[in-house]
Amino acid sequence: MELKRTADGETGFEKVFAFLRERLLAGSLKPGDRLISERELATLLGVSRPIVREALRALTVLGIVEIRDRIGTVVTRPDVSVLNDFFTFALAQQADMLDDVMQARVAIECQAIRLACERANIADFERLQRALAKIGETIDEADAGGMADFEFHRAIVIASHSETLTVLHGSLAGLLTHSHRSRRKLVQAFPSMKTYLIDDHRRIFDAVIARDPERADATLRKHFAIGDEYRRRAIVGDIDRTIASG
Amino acid sequence: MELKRTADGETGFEKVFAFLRERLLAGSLKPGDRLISERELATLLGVSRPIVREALRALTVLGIVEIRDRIGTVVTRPDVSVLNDFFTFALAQQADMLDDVMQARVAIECQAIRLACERANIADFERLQRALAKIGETIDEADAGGMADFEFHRAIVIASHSETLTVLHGSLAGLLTHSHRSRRKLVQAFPSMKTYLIDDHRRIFDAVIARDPERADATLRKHFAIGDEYRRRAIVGDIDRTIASG
DNA sequence: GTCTGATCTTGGTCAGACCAGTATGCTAAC
DNA sequence: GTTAGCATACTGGTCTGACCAAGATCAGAC
Repeated sequence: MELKRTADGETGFEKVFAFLRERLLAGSLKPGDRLISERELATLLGVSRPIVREALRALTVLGIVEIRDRIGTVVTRPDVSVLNDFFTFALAQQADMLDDVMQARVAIECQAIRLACERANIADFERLQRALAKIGETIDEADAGGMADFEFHRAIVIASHSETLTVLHGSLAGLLTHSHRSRRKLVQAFPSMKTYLIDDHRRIFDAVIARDPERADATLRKHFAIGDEYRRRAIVGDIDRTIASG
Repeated sequence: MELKRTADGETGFEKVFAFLRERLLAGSLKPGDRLISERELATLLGVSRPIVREALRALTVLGIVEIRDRIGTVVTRPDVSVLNDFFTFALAQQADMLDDVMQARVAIECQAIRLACERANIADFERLQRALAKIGETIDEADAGGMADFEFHRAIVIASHSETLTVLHGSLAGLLTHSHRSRRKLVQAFPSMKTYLIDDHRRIFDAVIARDPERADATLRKHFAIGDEYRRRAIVGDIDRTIASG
């Protein structure tokens, strides 16, 4: 029928995507709403169904929309998985990004702990306490220990009651899980790290309980710094001597 | 020919996506590589071309791949725009997220300024200085002033030499541009804010020059806090009185 | 009033086709 | 031998019309 591009050089896909984007941003399409069928959308915008599907698929990977087989397409609440996907790919292609991601994680967590000091409620405190206890219990186990560590830090972020921080932390931390595990392997190799892990988390917990943002931030930051230092020395291979002399 | 799903209930799209994901994560597909043509991919995986296009489109919006008209599909370096898209949609559907996003931005920037104190080079200092000068020059203009403000903060993040932080900050700040602008409108309405804006940025700049992470972080954090306070008072509507009495 | 089955609708997919430029290589002119 | 030109194969961008399987719906049977 017509040319493949509209007058202004817009591609068919862009046309559909822009159409949906508009409604989504304007708010006329809200989470839970069901879109009109692919066929209707196609005839409405004067494009073919495969093109419509491309656009819907694009929104799907962005976590904006969910295509349900034989049901229809519905608008969803934005989901974290997008960020996970992105960082996963990004990390795979730039291995040197790992340290960078860690920096971002520290950023998020230090901000979160400040907010947590202001906003944490009883439930948050309890979650933190449970996580702290678990760190002590699993100090000798690599996997469970790493999990407990992760849970503690996650509990901090949750206590910030900031969804954006939680989402970001979730994506970033997901990439660093093996980092946690490798840290735990260090523990098994060098039992001297046990006190560092337990005491540090305890101090962080105390600062949050005291609702002291400055102290909490500083303590957490130091915690990360020491962890870095441990890993660095482990790489050099003289961790035992260094600790013994410290 | 066959059923629409493979034996394990995998959809055609997932099949193609998984295929490409594998190569991308494994590293056999690196940035700059050109994929085989859509037709070849289709016959190779036993699916139709529209399905292949869905998968490629999905990778496109994830910023992993770029489809070039009449050229082919090439692997690109992961791009920020994904995060931008995501946050834009996410924000649109959860307006209350704005404050949340601001918290995340503060997090990123405070971490960035710490790194900047360690890593900034002459070029970074010069960029900061230029931005600082521009803030002074454009103090009376709403749009240009907001831009200058943004440039200064961006210069801080760039000076951190952390791509991840830069990427995240870019996405978050993009959502907050109108926040900058509205702040500038406050300036026009209440000239008493001029000194706050100029002096604060100057102090931040000085701390970075001095390579003092703690001071830089604290100063920047205070800067944001004061900005928040201004906005809050502006909403209440008694900003003049408050400032006059302070 | 409830249950049941035919029918409509929806997403998932395919096959084959056309268009408009790009890339390439071969031919013909210099 | 070199190079300008052009035919051709290839690429993405798109359309059409079709089929399948299963959820949704509603009329009709009980």
